[in-house]
Amino acid sequence: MEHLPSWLLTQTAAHAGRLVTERFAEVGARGYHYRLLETLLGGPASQAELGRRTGIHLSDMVAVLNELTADGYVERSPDPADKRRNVVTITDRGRERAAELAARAEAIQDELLTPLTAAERAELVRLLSLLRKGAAPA
Amino acid sequence: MEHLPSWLLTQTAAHAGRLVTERFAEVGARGYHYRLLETLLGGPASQAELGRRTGIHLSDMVAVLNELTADGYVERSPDPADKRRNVVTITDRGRERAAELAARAEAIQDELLTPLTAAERAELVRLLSLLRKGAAPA
DNA sequence: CATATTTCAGATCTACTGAAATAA
DNA sequence: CTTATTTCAGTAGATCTGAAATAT
Repeated sequence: MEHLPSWLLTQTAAHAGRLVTERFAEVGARGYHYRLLETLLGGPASQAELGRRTGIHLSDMVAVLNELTADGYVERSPDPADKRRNVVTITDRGRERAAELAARAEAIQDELLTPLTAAERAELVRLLSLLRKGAAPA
Repeated sequence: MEHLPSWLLTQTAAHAGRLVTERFAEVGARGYHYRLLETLLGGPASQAELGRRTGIHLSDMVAVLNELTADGYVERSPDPADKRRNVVTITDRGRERAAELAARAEAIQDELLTPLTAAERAELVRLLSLLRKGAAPA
């Protein structure tokens, strides 16, 4: 059992998820906020585009963006070029928030990866990335 | 973002979880069933002991054992030596079920680890095991 | 008395499903 | 007519919290 990859994955991910939820909750945020703000640093995007880039479901996107707009971290405005779309843009406050959350994310990684050397951390990232590609939809 | 270990972990674990849920649901089971039956092959145990070995919460243990007893895969009887305890024992049907689920679990690993070589799979298991030890409660 | 075990009722977070309204 | 986008309401699964009853 302890050597089953799927079990090890879900167990370590559960631990990682606990860390993320906990550390982000300390500043009133959650993982989705960081994912979205970080992605928006690359420029404005529609909600559908954000969903594709972050892996966040479109049905969840609405609620998360409601939270981020309520706190003034992003702005949502209709796209003149395509009236179905909203253009989501990060604000200055949002950039500060992104930096704050990025620092927390870094600290979380350190806490999570304590048992591994730098080389092992890099190898873990490489292997997980390979797995993710295999899981990607055609 | 794509290189954040915690993100990669939760993403790949979500994929692994989908596979497990899907493949086990095809025969009316779920991951908890496999974990418990496999553990019970090592001999009878109390629910608290099972919780420690499997990582399944004691509050969830009750419901899972209800399901497994209803299907005749395990038996639950009071421990004469300690009347707080139940002794949980796997049945013959349960052993068959364990074998069936183990075969499925193997197939799931193959599907999940397709992108990795045998050496990479072993290394992944090693690294995740190290992480898990770091996550262990003091 | 403090601790361990079983049980229940409820809550959380992530992720997903289904459907509607609108516009391309 | 078909597709894309946004939105909402609801579901599912794994995990955890809190509390009670019972026995050590």
